[in-house]
Amino acid sequence: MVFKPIKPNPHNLSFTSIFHRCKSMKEFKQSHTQLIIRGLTHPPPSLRPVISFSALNPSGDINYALLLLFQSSTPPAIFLLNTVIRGLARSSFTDSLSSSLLVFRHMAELNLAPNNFTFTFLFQACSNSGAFELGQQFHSRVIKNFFGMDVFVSNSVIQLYSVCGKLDDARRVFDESIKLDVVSWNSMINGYVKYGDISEALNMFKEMPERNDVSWNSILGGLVKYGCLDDAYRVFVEMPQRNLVSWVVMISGYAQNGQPKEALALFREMQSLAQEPNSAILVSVLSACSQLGALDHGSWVHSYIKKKHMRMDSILSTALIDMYAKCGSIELAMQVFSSSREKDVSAYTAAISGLAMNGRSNKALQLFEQMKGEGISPDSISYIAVLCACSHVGCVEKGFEYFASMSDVHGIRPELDHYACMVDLLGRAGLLEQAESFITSMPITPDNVIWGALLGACRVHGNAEIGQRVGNLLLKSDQYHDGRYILLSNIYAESMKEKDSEEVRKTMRRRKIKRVPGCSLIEMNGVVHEFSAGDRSHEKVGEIYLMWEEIVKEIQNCGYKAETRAVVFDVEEEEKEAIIGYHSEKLAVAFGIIYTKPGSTLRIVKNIRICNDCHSAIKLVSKVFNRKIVVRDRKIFHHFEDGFCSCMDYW
DNA sequence: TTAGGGTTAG
Repeated sequence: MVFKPIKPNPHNLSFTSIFHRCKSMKEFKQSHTQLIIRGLTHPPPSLRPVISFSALNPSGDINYALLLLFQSSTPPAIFLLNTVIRGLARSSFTDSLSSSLLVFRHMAELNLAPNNFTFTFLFQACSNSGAFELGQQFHSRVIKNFFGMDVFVSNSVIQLYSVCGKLDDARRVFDESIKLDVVSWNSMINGYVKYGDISEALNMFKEMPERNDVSWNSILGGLVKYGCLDDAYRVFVEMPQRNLVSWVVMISGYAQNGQPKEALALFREMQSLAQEPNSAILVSVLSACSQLGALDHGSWVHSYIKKKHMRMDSILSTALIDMYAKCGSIELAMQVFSSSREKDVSAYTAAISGLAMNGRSNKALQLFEQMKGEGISPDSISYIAVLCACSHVGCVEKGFEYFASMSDVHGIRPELDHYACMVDLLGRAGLLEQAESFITSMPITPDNVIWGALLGACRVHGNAEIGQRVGNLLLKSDQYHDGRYILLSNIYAESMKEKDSEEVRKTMRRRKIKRVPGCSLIEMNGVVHEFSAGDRSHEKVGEIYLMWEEIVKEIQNCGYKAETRAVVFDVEEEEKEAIIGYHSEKLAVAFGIIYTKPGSTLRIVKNIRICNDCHSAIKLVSKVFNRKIVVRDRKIFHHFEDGFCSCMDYW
């Protein structure tokens, strides 16, 4: 190992200033080593900046700070001990609270009395670990020592009690405080927002003597959290000034509430105001791109990150992996995954589910094993991803092994979503009776999603008997869900029970249930084009329809025959063909074939699942026109190439 | 010194 020598010191710089010049932990450790080599072990003035940097800097190392603190030959000052507790409180290190307690006890061993700073940081450490009772003990010490007079201390107590959901306790401290400031008010408001009392939060917001950016952002965050996006936007517009956090809250609010187009529009507005986005904003923009399947926008964000040399933390790389995977570019997703240095359980999960939804479930299962091999424990979400992968490749036995290992090996209790994956696994494999008895023997009450998974499987395997039982159950318990009616009606239609099929449609009409119209998106040169079935609103409508008719002629020569069983039974055969013949994905394919270079890949995003007819038509289009066509439906990707689909006709 | 923001599944 070669150490960089400390440069000659023409200006007689102290060691302290040498440490100040270091830019990274590596440089720090090198300079520190030099000190030890020169026999100048731990002179207190130079120890201080190393510990502070290691404890507080985002690229520091809190464990190194602890090591230096406890190995110090000269007793550290109270300031330094406080700094380390402060660093521990803000770190995400799992043992940070117990380490804070060690430092606190070390203080007593050194006969140093804790001060108001010490307690502020200790309360912060308790807040971050949700350690309400420990915090209460410190609170009694604070009251005895009159540290509660300090507004920083009382604010950190209010913060602790509100994040733990003890709003009455927090309010008591707030009401009894001699001095309140804007931070005290904000902590109370955040507590109310966090635990769902938005009206009390709004009351306090109105009563506040002064408001800064944080108070506005808290209210904005509260409205977004409870899905009141329109109210939130009104606040966003009215705010006296918006900072970066306001933009993050609003853009992420749209992205998380299924309004990705609004998220992108707001991001464009932000750019037009020459505001530089930070990593949190880009994460939300990437999530919006994922939802829209907007690869062009998403890759632009990726190049922006590279151009600005932004730090690739695990959240940002997870968002990138997810974006590429959900835009059907699984190769690029895996490139980001391989090159990212910080691979945590979320990055793995994004990659695993990305592989599974892109028809590479065996790879997904391998990656899950690799993750465990790296010593990263799977969490509840990664189990959903791996169970889905099992389901796509029909690995029933393996799926049950994983399901058992959740609680046996990792102590994770399976939730409804995991049971739904298991029902899907059995159902897809055609084991419908087993799936039904699995549901009835579940230790928790099955919900509509679980019965829905079984109904979907009955459709795939054409089982009208179980389908009828489950479908009628769902039509009672999930009356407003359009998909249940359509599935059941199609199950009947496909097993030639035309009367029953029509009866379901009638019930649907009687109950005034509107069917969510299918639509397909295709992005071209940064513009998203949207089509619905039989849509005539696109400006190039004439060309598009002509092209599809041409395409049909071509693929008919290769054996294409329109499949019309699963459509409304009260229309004539010809009309059925007309309805199904211009499904939104077909129009998007025709548009793509006209306006893209021969041989280039078409990427289409659909809001509902693809139907049998479109699936077989697009398979042939990929062969006849020599195009890769990627269709993302509600659940998975279909990579069509040379007459085949990555889903192996199983979806 | 104390308060507000981001990802993965279904």
